[in-house]
Amino acid sequence: MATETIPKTYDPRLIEERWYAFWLKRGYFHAPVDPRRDPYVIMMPLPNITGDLHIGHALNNTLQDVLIRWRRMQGRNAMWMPGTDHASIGTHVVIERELAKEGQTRFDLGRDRFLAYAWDWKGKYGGIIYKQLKRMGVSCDWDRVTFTMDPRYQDAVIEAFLRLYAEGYVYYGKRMINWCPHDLTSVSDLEVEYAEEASTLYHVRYRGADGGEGVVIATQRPETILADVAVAVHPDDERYHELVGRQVIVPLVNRPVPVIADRRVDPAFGTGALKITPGHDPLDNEIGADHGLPTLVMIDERGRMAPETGQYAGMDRFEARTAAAEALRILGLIVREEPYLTSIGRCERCKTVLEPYITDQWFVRMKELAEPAIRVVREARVRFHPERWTGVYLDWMENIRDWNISRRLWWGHQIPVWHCETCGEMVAARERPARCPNGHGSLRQEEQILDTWFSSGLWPFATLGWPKATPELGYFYPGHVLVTGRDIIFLWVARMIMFGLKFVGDVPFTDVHIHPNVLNLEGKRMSKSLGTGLDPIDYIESLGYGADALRYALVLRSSQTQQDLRFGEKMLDDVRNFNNKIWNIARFVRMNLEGDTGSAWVSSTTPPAGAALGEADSWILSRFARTAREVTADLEAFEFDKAARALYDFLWGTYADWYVEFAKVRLVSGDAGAGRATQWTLWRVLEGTLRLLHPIMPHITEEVWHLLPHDGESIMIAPWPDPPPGWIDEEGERAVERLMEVVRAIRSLRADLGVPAGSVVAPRLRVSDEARRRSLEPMLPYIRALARADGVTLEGASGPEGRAAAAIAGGVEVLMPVEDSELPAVRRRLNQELARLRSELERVEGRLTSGDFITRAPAQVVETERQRAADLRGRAVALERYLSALR
RNA sequence: GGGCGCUUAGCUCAGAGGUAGAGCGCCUCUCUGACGCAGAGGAGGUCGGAGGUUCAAGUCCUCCAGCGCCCACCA
Repeated sequence: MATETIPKTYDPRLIEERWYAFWLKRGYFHAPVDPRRDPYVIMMPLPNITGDLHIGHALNNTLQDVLIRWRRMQGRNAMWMPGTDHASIGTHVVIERELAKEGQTRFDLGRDRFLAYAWDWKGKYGGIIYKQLKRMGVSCDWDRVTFTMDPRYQDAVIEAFLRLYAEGYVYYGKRMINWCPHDLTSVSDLEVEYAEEASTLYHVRYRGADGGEGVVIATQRPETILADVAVAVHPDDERYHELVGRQVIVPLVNRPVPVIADRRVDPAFGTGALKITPGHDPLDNEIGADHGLPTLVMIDERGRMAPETGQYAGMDRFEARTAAAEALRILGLIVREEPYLTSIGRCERCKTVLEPYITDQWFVRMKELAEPAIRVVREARVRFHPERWTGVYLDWMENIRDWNISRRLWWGHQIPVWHCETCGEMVAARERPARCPNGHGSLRQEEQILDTWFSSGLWPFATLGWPKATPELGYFYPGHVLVTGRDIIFLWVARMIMFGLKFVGDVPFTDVHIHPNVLNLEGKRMSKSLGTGLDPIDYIESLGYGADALRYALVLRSSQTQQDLRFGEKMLDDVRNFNNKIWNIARFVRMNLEGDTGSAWVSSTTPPAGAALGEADSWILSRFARTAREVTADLEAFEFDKAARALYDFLWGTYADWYVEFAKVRLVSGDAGAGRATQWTLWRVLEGTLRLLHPIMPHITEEVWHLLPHDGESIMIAPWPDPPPGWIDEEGERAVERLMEVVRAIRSLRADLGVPAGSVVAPRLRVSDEARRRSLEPMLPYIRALARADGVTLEGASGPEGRAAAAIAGGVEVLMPVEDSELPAVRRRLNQELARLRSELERVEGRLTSGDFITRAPAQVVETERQRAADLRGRAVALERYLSALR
């Protein structure tokens, strides 16, 4: 195939999907149980069935794919478990919104029909995200894809509940929880979104039952006054000593209630008197319980005022608030009203203001479960990256509270407990028991379902067949890395660790990588519907950047220091250009390999017979070896951005900008040995770099790899580069770096002198050091070509001064002959340079003459400073010499 | 009320004790046979502020400010 048939510009659209289909067909993604091989396991943070792939998923899954592809290339049996979460509340919200369009609620359908509807919906839309993930190029094991309501998974969830129940971790009872009056379910503390919101603080007088002045309380919820059962003050609050133990009259309902003393009241807040409403406030609920007060409930599950509230009955709680305030105002009981900022909790899903509400709920006792999960992190058997998340995890775990696991929803895992309709006794069982412990036969199953996170907490082992002792469980558990965002450390990560230890007796993974959240350039959450960003697929398909570009752009910016990653389309332009660079490097290499792509090259770490490696070849091999080491170390440390940057700099800044240019010189030199060595080195280094790049950009690397000589059928299963230590040659690297400095110096002088790019110059290179001069000699052809300096000459220290523009680079004096007309400009430049040198010299000498520096700084540092001073002095002397020669 | 993160070139970010970096953007030049989605050469920063430690501080410590996030039952 002739090179001309390969387009000059890389177009990802032509190749990405083709390669994905190829990998799938070859079965590379599937990791079978194979005890002879070392497994490497990642459990995908399961997306919700309701979700579209957003940019956060794109980053999350790219990072996992990078790890999986890298380890796979290292020879590990890499298994990445994909799946989706049934997401009870999320799915309810979506489906009920659909039903609402037809004027229906889930209650119109009833449980069975609703579930049928939901399954149907899941069948239609639940798989979209898989398609999108595939378009990203991810290499998860699709043969193992799991849904958290698959029959096998359901069994695991029920089993987990039954075990916890049997061991006394589960308890049931009326508790005050966060209730969503819209979704009609409880939500856990972690699912509450708090925000400061404007409210009004009403100061309300409660008159004394004895006709006295009573007390003034402060509240922002006057509608709950109807359910007040006491007024509390701090026991040490002298203002109210007299009142404690007496009675005051609750306004609106004219109910006498006691004034009690309790330390939990803050005397500094408001008036220092707190109305106690155990039915509608968590703190009041506690205080009420401790003081043996009754609990009155005046707001129902839909947030409406209860029938016993008289004129307020049926009102919405916010309407009632206004009405109650107005009534109090008319009664003259409002002493003061002030605007007030307060923290309001809303339902994470539907944004409704949550209501503290008392219902029958199921809880899991957490303290005991948390202990081992704290220990494994303390002992670094599970490590967080970046490390700072360790503290966040431990703080939460050490103050863990019982987990409300029940939800009054239908889509999910129904709690396997059976209530006796006759005596109320409960039985936990997988199947409906025939009789209750007291022998009654009429049992009904608990209606509530489990919190979604209860089931996803089992993900690392329920997906492997637990509770059965399957070969998968034995082989793939414990897994290795969990990659996720910080928002689900408590909701999910912590619970997986606790459940893994509890049910399988080992940690689910050894490393947790917490990556940044993706925001747009304005620092806002990226959301297509809010108009603050696009979906990954838009960037990939409609804008045509391709999956590789999106992956690389995200990886390049996912540093461990930042908590957020600001993403904009501009970043994709950068990577598109990089892709194009890779593409054209490959075109160049391939063109120069034509006719000599024998398989003898493939996989070799030594050049073919007859090839004579030159300075440039050794140099690039050395740089490549370093890059390979660095990339490997970066991936081991979860420093993905550094790996991406190292590859970008190496391939573009080193290989393309310099080595390719050196190679051109050697390829046309007519020296067969040099040509052959150059061909091999061009290929060897590019092929190796492609492999290093493959985990981040799988498609383009596969495509380009196939354009070059290669061993095997896919780069995906090629070995991870591990260059021989002998490739690293520090002295050789330094020699080429010096050459590069000379080239840059000549280019810079040319530009200063305004020499047209097309014309050739004849700089004199003066090198006093004999050995250095000899080492530079064979590299003159590179200088001729790279600096357009055909007339370049090399001379010893004794060369004449002459009228020249000059610079010192890499230990070489570069002298460019100039015309008389250019003298003023040259003089100006030399004087500028001299001034810079002198001021730097002054600084260095200042340091060297300070006694403290000499005596306290390490000898090595002092020595390098001395050398620097000598070097600067030498340069200054040389510049003065050039200047005087210009006169 | 506690805690965490960030603040470095116009923009997005690296750098974590010894001479301030990259990409994009900007300026100048280049139709050199891989690439103009390119090449070459430049300009541009007293590293948020104030103290301190040190021979030496973007880099370590303290305080402050701004931005962002998390936790907590302040009515």
